[in-house]
Amino acid sequence: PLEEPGRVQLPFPWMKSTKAHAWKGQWAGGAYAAEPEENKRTRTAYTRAQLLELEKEFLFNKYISRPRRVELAVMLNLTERHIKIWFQNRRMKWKKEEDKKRGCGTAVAGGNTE
Amino acid sequence: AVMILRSRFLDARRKRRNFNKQATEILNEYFYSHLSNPYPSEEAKEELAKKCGITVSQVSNWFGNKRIRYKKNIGKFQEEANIYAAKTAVTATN
DNA sequence: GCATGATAAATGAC
DNA sequence: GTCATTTATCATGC
Repeated sequence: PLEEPGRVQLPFPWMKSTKAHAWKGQWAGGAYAAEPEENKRTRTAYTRAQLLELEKEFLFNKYISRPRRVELAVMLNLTERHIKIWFQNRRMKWKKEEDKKRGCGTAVAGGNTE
Repeated sequence: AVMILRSRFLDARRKRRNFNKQATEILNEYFYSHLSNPYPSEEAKEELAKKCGITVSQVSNWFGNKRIRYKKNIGKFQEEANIYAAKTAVTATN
């Protein structure tokens, strides 16, 4: 008769950190051990100058070529990976903005007559 | 000359207003009744958005924030979890 | 003073 | 490549 009536919610898989760093003992019987400060995901803080150049480039090209990416990486003192990811995220943001602009004038959902 | 600092300064971006209590109720109800997998489908998000009077993006934001904050400190949400667990338990018995 | 919603790097599935 | 998501961080509410 030791079962909790209120029931502690089980540690479901999604509650685990996606990076193998945060949890150690997994969930064996409900107890878990948190690994301290192992490694936190680092978030690069782009400088204003870097963002300005990236935005400027994005105005020309939504997609950046490999050679240009190398060039930009050197100029801005960033890695190619940084720039690649920045453009990916920027395209997603751009798309969201476009969708928002579109949805205004034309027919909203409800879908027909088209 | 200092104005260019803070890229996010006068942007109309982070204008946040808290959701009304009813919307929060609905979102929490869904969250805690799907605690094993709190990832609403696109359709579910649209339905929640409609019921809450917010956008689908806002629903996504809410679940994203909720998941990360919940798992970062499960204990803090224990009380809240019990409240909503009891609430949904009523309908489950039928 | 933290709770909370929004934004933006970073990750991973596909 | 897209894209939903995770995560850190930001700005605000109260």
